[in-house]
Amino acid sequence: MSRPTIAGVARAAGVSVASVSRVLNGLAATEEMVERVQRAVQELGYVPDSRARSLKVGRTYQLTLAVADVGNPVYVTMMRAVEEVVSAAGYRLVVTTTGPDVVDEVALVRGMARGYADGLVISPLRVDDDLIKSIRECDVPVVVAGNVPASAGVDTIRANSPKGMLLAVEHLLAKGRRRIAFVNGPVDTVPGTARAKGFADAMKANGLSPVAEVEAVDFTFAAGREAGVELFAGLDSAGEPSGKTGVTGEASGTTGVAREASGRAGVAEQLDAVIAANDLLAVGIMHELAARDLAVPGDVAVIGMDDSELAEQSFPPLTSVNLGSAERGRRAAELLLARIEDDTRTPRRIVVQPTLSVRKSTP
Amino acid sequence: MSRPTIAGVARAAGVSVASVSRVLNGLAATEEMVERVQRAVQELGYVPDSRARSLKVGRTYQLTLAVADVGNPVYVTMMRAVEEVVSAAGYRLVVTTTGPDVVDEVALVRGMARGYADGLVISPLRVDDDLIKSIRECDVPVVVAGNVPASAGVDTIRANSPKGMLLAVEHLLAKGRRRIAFVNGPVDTVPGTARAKGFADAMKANGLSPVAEVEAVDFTFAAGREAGVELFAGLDSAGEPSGKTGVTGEASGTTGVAREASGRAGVAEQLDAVIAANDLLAVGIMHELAARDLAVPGDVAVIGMDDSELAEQSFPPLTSVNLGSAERGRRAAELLLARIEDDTRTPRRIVVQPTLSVRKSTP
DNA sequence: ATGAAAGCGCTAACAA
DNA sequence: TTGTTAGCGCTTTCAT
Repeated sequence: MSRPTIAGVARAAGVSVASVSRVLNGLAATEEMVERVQRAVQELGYVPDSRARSLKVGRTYQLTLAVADVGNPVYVTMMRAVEEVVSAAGYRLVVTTTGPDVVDEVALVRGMARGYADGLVISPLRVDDDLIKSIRECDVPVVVAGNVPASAGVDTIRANSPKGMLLAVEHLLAKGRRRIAFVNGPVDTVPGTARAKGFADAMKANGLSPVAEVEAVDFTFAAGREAGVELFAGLDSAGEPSGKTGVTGEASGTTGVAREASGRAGVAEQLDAVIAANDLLAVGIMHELAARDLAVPGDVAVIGMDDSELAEQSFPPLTSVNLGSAERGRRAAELLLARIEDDTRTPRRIVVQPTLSVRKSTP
Repeated sequence: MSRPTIAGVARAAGVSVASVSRVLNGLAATEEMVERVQRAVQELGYVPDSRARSLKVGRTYQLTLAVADVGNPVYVTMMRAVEEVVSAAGYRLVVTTTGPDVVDEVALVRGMARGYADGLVISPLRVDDDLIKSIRECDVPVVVAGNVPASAGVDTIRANSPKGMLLAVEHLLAKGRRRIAFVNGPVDTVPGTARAKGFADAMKANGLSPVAEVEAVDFTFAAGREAGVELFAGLDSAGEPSGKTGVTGEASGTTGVAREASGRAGVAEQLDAVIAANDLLAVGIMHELAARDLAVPGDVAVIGMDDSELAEQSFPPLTSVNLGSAERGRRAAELLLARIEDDTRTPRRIVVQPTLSVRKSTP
C-alpha cells in the first residue's frame, strides 16, 4: 500500500481533487465539504507532497544556511538568530556544512539552484571569482554573511573586524598590557585577511609593534593549540622582540628544544597579552598557556573574537570581541526574506558594529 | 528572463527533451548529441530542477538529521559522523533543529513525509506515543538515535548510559572518591531517565549512596550553573548527607543565605566528586566550583558525559564518558541507508558501548 | 540512437 | 461552491 495522494483522498471523500486542495489550503468550502475531506485525510493519513506543491507554486518555504564548520560556536549563535527570524516568517530552516574549501561552497550554491530552497544564507571562509559568479547566477536569492566586493552586486552583511581589533588593543592598553601577540587563522581566508589588517592598523594607531604573529592552519581549537606551541617556540628562540613582525610562519624543527627552554619567566617577560582571531583559537592558546604554567590573566591576558557561547563556557571566561554574530544572522535573514519578496531591490551592504564583552581573561 | 528548463535547452540544442535528459543522466548518446546538449546547457546556464526530478524518480538524494539543540557539542560529533557516511553514499545532508519539545519533533516527522528528504535521523529528547506514531506513519525511513520501545518497530541506535555511569562511578572509586553528587538533566527526557537510573544502579552496585542529586532544567551550560548553585545551597543546608537521595528538586528560597554560609571547607567535606549527565552541565558545574574556590580535581573531581569537543576544550580538560556519539552517528546513517535500499528488513536495535576518556578533571 | 508522449502530485484557472 | 483540466519540469516507456 503506497502513500495516498490527493487523488486518493478525493476518491475516499467522494469529491474532486480540487476541492481537497481547497480545503487543505483553507479556501472557501461548505461545512460539509471540509468535514468530509478532513475525515478522509485523517483516515488515510494523507500528507501532501511538498515537491509537487512547490513545483506548482514555485516556492518551497524552505531556506538554507550554509556554514563552514558546525563545530565553530560562532555559527550556533548565527543559526539561532537566523532560525528565529525565518521561522517567524513561516519558513523552515535547514543547515548544511560546506567545509573550508571554496569549491565546495561553489558546488553548494550551484546545486542550490532549482528546488532545494527559496533562498540561501552563506558565510564563506574563502571567496573567489567562481563563488561570486555562482552567486550571481544562482536563481534563488543569496545573501552573504561575510565580505564580498561591492561589484558582486549581492546583499551582504558583515562584521567590522578592524574596529573590533581596535577595541581589543585599546582594552589591553588600558589595562597596561603592551606586549601583545596575535594568533590569526589562515590568512588566505576572508576573516583571516581582515583581522590581520585590522590588528596591524590597531597596533600602529596606538604606537605598538606586535611581539609576535602566528597563523593557525584553521579556525579550530586544535589549530589554536598548535599555534600556541609555535608562538612560544618562536618567542623563546627570537629572544627579545626586535621588529615589527616577530615570529611568523611554520613551527620550526627546533620546537622541542625551544619549548624546553621556554621557561615561565622567559615568556612572561616578552609577552603579556594575546589576541586571537576567534574564540576557538583563543581557548587553544589558553590551554598552551596553562601547560606552561602561565596564568591568565595574571601573566598573560587573552582576548578572543566572536563572543560565542564558548567564551562564557571557557575558564577563565574569555574576554571576547562581539562581532555581532547574532545581529548578523538576524539581519541576513531579514535581507533574504526581503529579497525573496522583491528581487529588484538594490543590493544592500550592511556592516554591524562590534562591542567588547569583558570577562575574566583580561585583568 | 526566467530560468531555462529542459525544454529550453532542447530547443536551443535543436533536439528533444528526452535526449537532453539522457545526456544529462549519462545514458547512451552519440558524440555529437552530447556535444550539442552540453553546449546548450553551458550557454543557458541550465540547472535541473531537483523537485521535478525527484517528483518523477521518487528520490531527493537528501537526508535530514534532526537535533534538539545545535548548541550542544555532542551533536556536532554526531553530525560530522553522519555527514561523512551519507555524503560518501551520494546523499546530501541537511540539519534541522527541533528544540526540546516533543510536539515540534512530531511536527517535523509529520512534515518530513513526502518530499523533503529520503530519510531522517532523529535524536529526540522526549518521546511519547504521538512521536512513535508519527514515525511509523512517516513514509520515509526514520532511524532514531536514542531510546524508543522495541514495540515501535523502528531502527534505533542508542547509548548504554548505565554502563557509562558504572565506568564513571568506578573510576571515581578507584581514585578514592566516594562522596559523589549527580547533576542530571530533566528527568522527563529519555536520556535524563536513563542516566538517573544508571547512576542509582551504579552507586548501589558499589555500595555507595549519593551525596546529592540535582536536576537541571535542561542540558545546557546555563542550566548547569544553576544546578551548581542549587547543589551547593542544598549541601550546606542539609548538613551531612543522611539518606539515599540527599537534596533534590528546586532551589529553595533560602539560596542566598545558604550560599553565603557554604564555605569552601564545608562543601569539600561533604563532596569530593560530581558526575554530570553531559559535558555542558559538567562545565557549568566547574564554573560554580571555581566561583567557590573549590579546585578541580583537587577538592572535587568532575566527570561529564558525551566526550564532546567541549570536554577537551574545557579547563581543566574534562574526564568524560564517551557514549559513542560518533559511532552512533555513523551507524545511524548506515542503518538509514540500508533501510532506504530495503524497507522490508526487520528493524534493528543497536546499542553502542561506552568508554571513559580520562582527562585532568579527575585525579 | 532519438523523439513523442504519458505522468509523478499538486494548484489554479476556468466552467458549470 | 464545486468539478474539470492544463501544466509546473522532469524521466521513462514505447515507437521509430
